[in-house]
Amino acid sequence: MTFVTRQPSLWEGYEEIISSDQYFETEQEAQSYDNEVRLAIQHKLVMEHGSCTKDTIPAAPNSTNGEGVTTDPPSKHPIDQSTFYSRPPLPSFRPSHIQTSTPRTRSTPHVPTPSTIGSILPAPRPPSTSRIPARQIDTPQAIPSPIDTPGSSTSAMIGGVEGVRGYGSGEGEGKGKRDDPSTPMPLGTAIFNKLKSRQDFQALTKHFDKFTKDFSKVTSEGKGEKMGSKKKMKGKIASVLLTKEKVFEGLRFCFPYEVNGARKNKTRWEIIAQMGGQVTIQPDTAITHVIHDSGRSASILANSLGLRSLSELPQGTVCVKWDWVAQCKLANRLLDTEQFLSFPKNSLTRNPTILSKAPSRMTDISEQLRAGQMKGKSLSISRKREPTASDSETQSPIKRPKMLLLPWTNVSVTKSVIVNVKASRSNEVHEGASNTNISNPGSSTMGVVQEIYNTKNVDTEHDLPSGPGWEDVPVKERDGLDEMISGVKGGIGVVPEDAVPNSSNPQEINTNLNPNPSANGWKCGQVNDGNPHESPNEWLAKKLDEMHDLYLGQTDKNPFSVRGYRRGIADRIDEFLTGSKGREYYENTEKAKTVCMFKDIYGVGKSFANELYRRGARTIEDLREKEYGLSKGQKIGVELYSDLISRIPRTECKQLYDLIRSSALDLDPMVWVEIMGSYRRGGVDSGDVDILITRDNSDGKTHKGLIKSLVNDLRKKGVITHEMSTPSDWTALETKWMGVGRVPGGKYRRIDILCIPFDQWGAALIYFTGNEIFNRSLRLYARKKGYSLNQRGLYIGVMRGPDGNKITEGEIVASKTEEDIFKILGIRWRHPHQRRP
DNA sequence: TCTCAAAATGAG
DNA sequence: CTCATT
DNA sequence: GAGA
Ligand SMILES: Cc1cn([C@H]2C[C@H](O)[C@@H](COP(=O)(O)OP(=O)(O)OP(=O)(O)O)O2)c(=O)[nH]c1=O
Ligand SMILES: [Mg+2]
Repeated sequence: MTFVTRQPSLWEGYEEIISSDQYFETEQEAQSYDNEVRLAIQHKLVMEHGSCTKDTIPAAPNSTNGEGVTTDPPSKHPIDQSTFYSRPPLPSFRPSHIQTSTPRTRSTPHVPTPSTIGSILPAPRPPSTSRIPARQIDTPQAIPSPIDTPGSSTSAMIGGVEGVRGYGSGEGEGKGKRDDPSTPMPLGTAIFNKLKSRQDFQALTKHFDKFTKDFSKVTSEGKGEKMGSKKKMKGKIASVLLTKEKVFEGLRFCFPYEVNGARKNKTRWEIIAQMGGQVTIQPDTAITHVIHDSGRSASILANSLGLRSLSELPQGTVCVKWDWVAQCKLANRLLDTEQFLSFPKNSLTRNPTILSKAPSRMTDISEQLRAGQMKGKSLSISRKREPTASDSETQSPIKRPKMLLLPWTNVSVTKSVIVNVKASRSNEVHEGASNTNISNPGSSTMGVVQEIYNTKNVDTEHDLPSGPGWEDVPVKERDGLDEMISGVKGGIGVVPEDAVPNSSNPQEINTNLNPNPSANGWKCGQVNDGNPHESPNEWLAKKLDEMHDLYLGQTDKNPFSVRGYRRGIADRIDEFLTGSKGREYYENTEKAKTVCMFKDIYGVGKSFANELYRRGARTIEDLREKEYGLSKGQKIGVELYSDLISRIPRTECKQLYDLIRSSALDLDPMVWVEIMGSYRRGGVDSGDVDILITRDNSDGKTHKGLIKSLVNDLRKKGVITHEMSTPSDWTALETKWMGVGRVPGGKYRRIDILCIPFDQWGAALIYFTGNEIFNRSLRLYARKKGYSLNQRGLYIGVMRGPDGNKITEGEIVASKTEEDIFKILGIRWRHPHQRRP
């Protein structure tokens, strides 16, 4: 006899799960997990260009917060997640607690019998080191060089050799003699030789040699066309070579010595070579460009080039940021370097002077001054201001204001700023009545077919505040879980240092989510300065947000090149204090704003946003009127821009959900349909509607093909209006549909529908519930334990290659229920509302 | 000084 | 493959 | 950019 379960009602029962001691991580685990959360957050923030967008561009007409997001409730502290993840063990905790407070623990979400788990996975914590072979076997450092004469070829001549165009005139840093690229003379050999002795430098040359060898091989092979299917990488390079113009033909790029430079720059070498440029790691008399992403002063740069000063470079040599190359590649033509100079000529704030340490400093400067006046551009030194004195890193009268602010510019400040940015997008709320637990599939002991939904989930909407004043809405009541958690917390004595004393809701304490902005000070305000006024910080935060834009707005590929995010912030504080009137600042901000706005278009990312700007687009209207080569989805994004940019009130999410669910149930009464994402986490509003669909397959039937009919039905009803991305296989068990729909007559809303095999319900719940940070944290945590977690399940034995490709599938150890997965990971199950670190 | 940073899908 | 997105 |  088989039980096919209808979608179980969400309701109480997670008390039981959470009550079991085994769901509580040890302190070590907690701390470890906490670390993952922090890492993920940091990483996310670095990468998240979008964090700036809402803050810097004017709110959309229908945006709920016209006054800018930074004034929104800063709902949490940087450490809030740590406090509920890093709770110490709970020795005093007894299930009896729950029993008394919540007597109805008997039934629900059936915790699956551990037997299955145990058989598959004997130890909850397998020794990852022994079971998982080393990954990343192919890091550059590990590649044995085929060439055993390090230093024999520190420069490579790749690509056609033409006359150097336009170089040798008064542009750029260099003042030295320029030679034909075919006969370059090494520069600065004395110091350079010193570098050569260093181990890592040898590694660099080694890999540079390998690179040159590989590449020349590729080019010759590539001419022959038809790559063997084996060498994809090389095939790609070759094909690019054949198709792309040689934008950099005749140019010669020098990559200054860097720590770990080989690994960092390998792909860059390849790119330049692909574009017809030459690459060298030793400056010589033929180089035309030095790739130098700002960060080090000119003197240090010179040093790493083995020069006493940059003026020794060939005349006209330009120090450019990598972004220039990236943009050239994107545009497939040479762009003006002016916006990409390593040492912007007009910067009032940087201190790019070729400085000090070199004895010939004065002459250097005057020389460069002259050179700069000749052409009036491309000079890296800040010659518009007093070059000698004020630009010293150590002392500068201009920087006095900065000193005042410096107490804020430490980690705490940046973090608090970051958190503010984050908090501004996170307006989920805790509901007192938490009935959003979704049961597990296959828990046939639940036998009873429960009524589709009890209304408690809906009831909570009444508690959901609708506007900015939501902090005034008292959370109605604490349920058993709240009581238990806060009790545990109090009993253990873990009171988060940022707990909000005046919070009326104990749950807030235990989650550290403080819905009351006035009670929620900035981290830096609390820790650093004892300055209770948050307005300066707020103001600073805004400014820094804008600058964060500017900083990340460029298409620098490597997301981890946070290079001096901190430093960057400090500098930019300085920048906007001292040089906010500067033309460059304005221009950059203007560009960043526009780019951010474009990036808000669905389907437009930072790459295309930059490209649009480059092509001259400045407003959304531009995109509507002229042709910019938008893709299908992007056109929808432009068309519905104002609707899609706004958030969806919870009630409307529910309406859409109900429409979708009823349509689905009409097609098959046994399907499970659940609304996920920020809604499940209790958000007051959502950016989109995330729907998860599956079906109990115990009777041999599945939801295969349902998505097609569902979409069709909904389209007929006028609920679904646009499709952006459709399943690769409509008949698969696992399908993802993304598009746009609306409550008929209402605004257009983004809708994601994910169908999944029944036995992946748990993993999919975790994935689709999020939030993003939570997922990444959990996945990182899993990875550190030797597992791999994805939307399908928790795996062990997954091996990945150097590029992150999966080499081994591994074996699945859990996927059916959330609890399975949390349990194996040794982490307690968390209520969706708690999954928003 | 080296290593790691989540993991996946779909469009083009 | 890159880009955008979840 | 933080930790081994
Ligand atoms: C964006 C993103 C989402 N997810 C998961 C977690 C999310 O909760 C879930 C749905 O994604 P989203 O709908 O993008 O995010 P959300 O629902 O949490 O928030 P909102 O819609 O209000 O903006 O997908 C990831 O795993 N990685 C990601 O990068
Ligand atoms: Mg969502």
